[in-house]
Formats: sequence, C-alpha cells, structure tokens
Amino acid sequence: MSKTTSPSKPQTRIQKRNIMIILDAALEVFSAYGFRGTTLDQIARQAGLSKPNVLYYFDGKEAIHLALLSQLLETWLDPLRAIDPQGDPKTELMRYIRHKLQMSRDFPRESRLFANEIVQGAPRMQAFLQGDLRDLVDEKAAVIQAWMKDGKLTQLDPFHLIFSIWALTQHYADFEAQIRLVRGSNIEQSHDGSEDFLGQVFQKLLTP
Amino acid sequence: MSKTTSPSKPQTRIQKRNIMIILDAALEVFSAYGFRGTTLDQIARQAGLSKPNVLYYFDGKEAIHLALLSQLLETWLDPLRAIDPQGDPKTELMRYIRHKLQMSRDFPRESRLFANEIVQGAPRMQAFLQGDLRDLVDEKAAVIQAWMKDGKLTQLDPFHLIFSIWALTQHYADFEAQIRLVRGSNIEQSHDGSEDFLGQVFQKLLTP
DNA sequence: AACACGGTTGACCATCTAGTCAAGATTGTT
DNA sequence: AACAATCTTGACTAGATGGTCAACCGTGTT
Repeated sequence: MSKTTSPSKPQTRIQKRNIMIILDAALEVFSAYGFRGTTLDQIARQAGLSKPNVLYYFDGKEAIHLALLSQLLETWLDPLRAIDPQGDPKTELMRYIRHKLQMSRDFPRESRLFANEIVQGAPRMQAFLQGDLRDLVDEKAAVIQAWMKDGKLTQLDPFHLIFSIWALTQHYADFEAQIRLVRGSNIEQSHDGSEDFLGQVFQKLLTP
Repeated sequence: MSKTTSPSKPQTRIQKRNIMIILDAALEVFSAYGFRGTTLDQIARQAGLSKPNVLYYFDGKEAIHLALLSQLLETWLDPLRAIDPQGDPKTELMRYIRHKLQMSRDFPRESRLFANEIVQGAPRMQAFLQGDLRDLVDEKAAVIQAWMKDGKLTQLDPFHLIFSIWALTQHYADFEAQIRLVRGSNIEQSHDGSEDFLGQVFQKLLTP
C-alpha cells in the first residue's frame, strides 16, 4: 500500500515537514546523480534522517522519484499553457521565453532532474510526453502557425521553434557545469547575459 | 598497471577487435544509462563477451568509461577548431552549425554520453572543459567578436552565440526521446526539418 | 499518570555489482 | 607435434544497496 498517495487521513505537521525535507533532499541528489546513481543512504544523509525513517514516509526509492517527477510535471506545462492565442504574438512568445529562462535559473535542479530522465530515454515519462505534453504542443504549435499565416511572425516550423526555445532556455540549467567551467565560474553573469542574448535572438528571429 | 595505455606491445587482431567491440557496447550502455546506471554485466552482455573477458581488456568500469571519453574528446573539438578566421564569417559559422548538427545525427550516442556527464556536473571532464575547450572557445569567440566589429555579423555576445549553437544542435540528439514522443515517432523527419530550421534561424540571426 | 498513536532507529537480510583467480581453451610459431 | 603466449571463463569474494522488522521513543489526549 502506498503511503503518500492515500490522503484520506490528513497529514500531521511532522509528516508535512519530513516529506518536504525528503523531497528536497531527493531532488538535490537525483538531479545531480540520476536515478540509478542515487542511493537511499545519500538521500537520507542529505535529509538528515535515517534510512528507515525515509522509508517510513515513502514506499521506496522509486516512489520518491515518482513523487518528485509528478510534482514537477504538474507545473512544467504552465508557461506553455499560458500562451494566449488572443494576445500579441511576439509579446506572448517573448514572455514564454523569459518565463522558461527564469525557471531554468530559479529551478535548475528540477530542470536537471528532467534532463537526466530525457537523456536516458524518458523511461518514466513516456505517458506524460506523448499525452499531456504532446496535446499541448500540438495546440500551441497551431496557434503559432496561425500567427505566422497572418504575417505577424516570421514563417518558421512552429514545432522546431518550440524545441529551440526549450533547447536554449534549459541549456543554461542543464549544461551549467559546462558553461561554468568554460567561462571561469561566474554563473550569475552568464545567466544575466543569457536574458539579453535570448531577447536579441528571438526579437530578430520572430520579426518578419 | 593499465592494459590499454601501454602500447609498447602492438595489439593483436583479437585485441583490436575485442577492444572495439567492448568500446562500442560500452558506448551503447553508458550513453543510455549513465556511468553509475551501467553495470559491467550489461556491457559484457551487449558485447557478447563474459565479464572476466571484458576485464581482461580493461582495468575496470572506470577505465572503459575513460577510454570512451578520451576518444570522444579528441574529435569533439574538431568542428570548432575548423572555423577559419580568414574565411567568410557567415559561411564559416553556417558550416560549423551544419557540422555540429551532422554529428548530432550521426553520433547521438556520443552526444548523449557527453550530455550525461555534463548534466551530472562533468566530474570526469573538468580538466578538458577548463583546459582545451576553454582555450579554444576563447580563441574562436575572439575571432567572432572581430567579425562582428567589422560589421560582417550581427552584434551579439560571441560566447552566448557559441552556447546557443551547442544547445540547438545537441538538443536533437540529447533530447531525442522527448522529440520522438512529442512528435509521434519519425525522428528522421525531425532531423531533416532541423537542418532547414537552423539554417533559417542562423541566416536571419547572423545577417546584420 | 496512562494510554494510543505517530515517529524513529539499530541490526539485519537478500540481492546486486565490481573485481579476482586459477584452470582450461585457442592461437600462432617453430 | 609441441610449446608458449594469448585468450576465455566458471566460481568466487567483498562491499554496496534497497528494503525489513521488532523494539523503542515522543507527543498529545483523557
């Protein structure tokens, strides 16, 4: 029986606190070492709890990882969902790009958790990717396509445009190590530069 | 003592063959599951050899991984290195982009091996990243900077420009699973589309 | 105080995994 | 054929790892 997915009984304060601590610790470790590269002992140590204590709150390593992914996927779509077909095309897309870039900066661990999964073939996210995400991408690609037909944006493949936004924004989180080592520390500065840079790029790209 | 790094004795045919088989098998598995997610048994099975036999040719899991990375890093820089300061700026950059995209298409496993390492903090590539790669990037960024000063390209941060090329080209290999699942199989078609798309993007972006 | 429930843990187990080893099979050379 | 060098492997070990369990501790309620 699952421990966390039976919310019939309300959670106590201790439960709420420890579940949060564990998920945060697990995010730290999973995002840095991947699923198989992470051990329960690492998670427990990072959380400041004993291993059996961690397993008191979750059914196992898999369950922790799943909880983390579900939590992430719930909010991952929001920025894309927020693109308004009625809004101004360039404004909407620029807002989306800025939003994704912010997430990359503010939640790099979540981004890397995601990246780790995908690079390794997305074994635990197939349903999500070909379900909710696919539907949403199809929908928004149609919106963008319509905008382009109206001459409000440069004519481009809307799917590749979306992929390029993902690639460019997530790159700063997922490949942070590379950027940091190639550019001598200062990741903050690179992040700042990235906003200006992507602003320039898409401004130029999207203007017909 | 290392077995593969003592080329004092020439390799026999069997050695050459088996070392190649092992490295290919290891690339397959490491790129799909990461370093810690890969077991020697998996590599041995993929190679069609017994585990002790694999260890007859390599000193251990770490040594196989290292051999693979070294081999990769040797050629990874070539496209960037090939950028000719004397050539036509836009032609040189477009060639670089096409070259990187080809590598993403033809060697996706290598790209994912690299990606796995970097996402997880590049623990085994620090020296390379802040050594050879950094020097080369600095050098080529200066070249690009000069081109821009001459008005031959749009004024952009050359480092971010390089990063954006990496992000966009590698994305098709590293996040293939995502693209495949979001776009309903046909990865070939997506790859074809990507060349046209990136051509358009950078044509527009780089033209002042 | 006493009780019940939630929370915690040391000690333990089964399985997996990297790596070893000695013995046997294959290959090349004379 | 005979010999040496190379190659191969079943059986094994030590340590790591996910997970269990019975016993114990803490907290709030009566």
